[in-house]
Amino acid sequence: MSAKTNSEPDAAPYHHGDLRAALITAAQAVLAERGLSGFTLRECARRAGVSHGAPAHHFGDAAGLLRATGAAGFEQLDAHMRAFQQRAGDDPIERHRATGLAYIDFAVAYPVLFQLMNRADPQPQASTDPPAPAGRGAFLRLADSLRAARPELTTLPEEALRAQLLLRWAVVHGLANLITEGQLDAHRNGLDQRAFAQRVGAMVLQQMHPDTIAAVPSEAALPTTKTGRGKHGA
Amino acid sequence: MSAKTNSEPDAAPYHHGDLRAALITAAQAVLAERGLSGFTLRECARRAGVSHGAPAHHFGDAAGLLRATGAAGFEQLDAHMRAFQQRAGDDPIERHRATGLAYIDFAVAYPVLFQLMNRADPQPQASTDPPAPAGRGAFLRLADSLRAARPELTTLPEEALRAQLLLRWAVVHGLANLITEGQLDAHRNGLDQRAFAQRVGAMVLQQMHPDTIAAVPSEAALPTTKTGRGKHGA
DNA sequence: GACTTAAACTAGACAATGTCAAGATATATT
DNA sequence: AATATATCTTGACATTGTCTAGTTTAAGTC
Repeated sequence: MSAKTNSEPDAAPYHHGDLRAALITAAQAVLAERGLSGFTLRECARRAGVSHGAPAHHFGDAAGLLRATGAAGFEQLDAHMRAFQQRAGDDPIERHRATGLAYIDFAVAYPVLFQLMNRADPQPQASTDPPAPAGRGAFLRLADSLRAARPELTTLPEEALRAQLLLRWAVVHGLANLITEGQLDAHRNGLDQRAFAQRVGAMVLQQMHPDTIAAVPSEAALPTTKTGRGKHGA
Repeated sequence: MSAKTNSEPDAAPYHHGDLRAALITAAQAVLAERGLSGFTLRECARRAGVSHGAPAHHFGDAAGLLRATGAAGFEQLDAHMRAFQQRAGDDPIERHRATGLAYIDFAVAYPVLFQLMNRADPQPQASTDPPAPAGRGAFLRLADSLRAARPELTTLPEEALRAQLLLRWAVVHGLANLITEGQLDAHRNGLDQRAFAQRVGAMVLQQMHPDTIAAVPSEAALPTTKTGRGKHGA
């Protein structure tokens, strides 16, 4: 507490400078280390080197800090997707694939943060503000890449197109959740979880390709039985 | 509620009788009313009419009660899926559809519980117990119904079949999460959320039909089509 | 039936947490 | 320079989870 001058290296200035950002960083660290249930406002304050009452001025309450942390997470997710897209090159199909895989990879890399981002405690925001869908940015990026990869889809009726886009989102979102929830660990054979996720993701997304799907019931692969396949599957 | 053979009407018996079940019921109520962040062990004890220390004997700690509550939720989910299947009749395709829609409907009906069920705090279980995938039952039910609906799939190579099954699971899981997270509310037009979820679910699952998918890229090039052979899914 | 043992539950204590109110300190404005 | 304002500290309080010790009931055991 002997802060005489600002030139001292470990003299904590009364004003942090950018406490808001520091608290969000601390929050992400705490979440990663101790999980959502281990999150504590005071611990974040401690890591940022401020008193336990300081965060209130920036975020109101604990939920506020979590909200802001989640929002920051969505920006990181967007950057993650952009990076994957860039690395994928120019082929629009490859780019679309990479976009989905980026979504999954992010979830696996920051599971608790991802969990937090997708956690709309239905209670707090029941007021009159326009509901801002948090994942909208990720969805749009996914949607754009799909439109580029499969331009024929844009000729679909409005509703069908929306359904196709939503389907893609649901697949990667569902996979991301299933993996981070540890529900696929049974088939994971000593693989690094991140590599495992990419493997599973690629495999499942592969099944989405119309060629693959269409090939499934095709007669070519089947013996010569008539097997009236009149019934459309699913 | 107080079915005690004691002569005193409101004399709470020292031994609750079935405190374990009562606490789980209370926990589900608290979760539904106040959300996951509003969950409190003491509140559950209060609702069950016991002292705050009582739950410890049955569940160890708060996480234990939450675990047990989640496990109970999985049983309810299974019952939900069975009920939907039964109501769907004998057509295996309809049954498979109903199975997926049941998954989604359950999530919307009990959003916080569903959230809790799919929340593997990676911290607590890092020990030597065999990882029991909690959603395995639901997955199996989904998988069985798919195999019945599309027997051709069983001729696929092992890995492709697994990928197809996982794809289906990911879709309904992803949709269930997206809806309960409120990320689709933008397109929901004053609809009851449960009805909205069924609508969206049906629409998206429709897109999974191979005929639909296959038809997409070839639609323009179709020669004299032999009537639309209506593919309207109810 | 009396005695013993274990299970179920209560009661009190403790540290830790979130939030609030009041004060202290630095920055910005004029 | 003087004032206002944002930022941060400190102390307090109720609430929570968990621990320990004690109390009451049920289940065996002779």
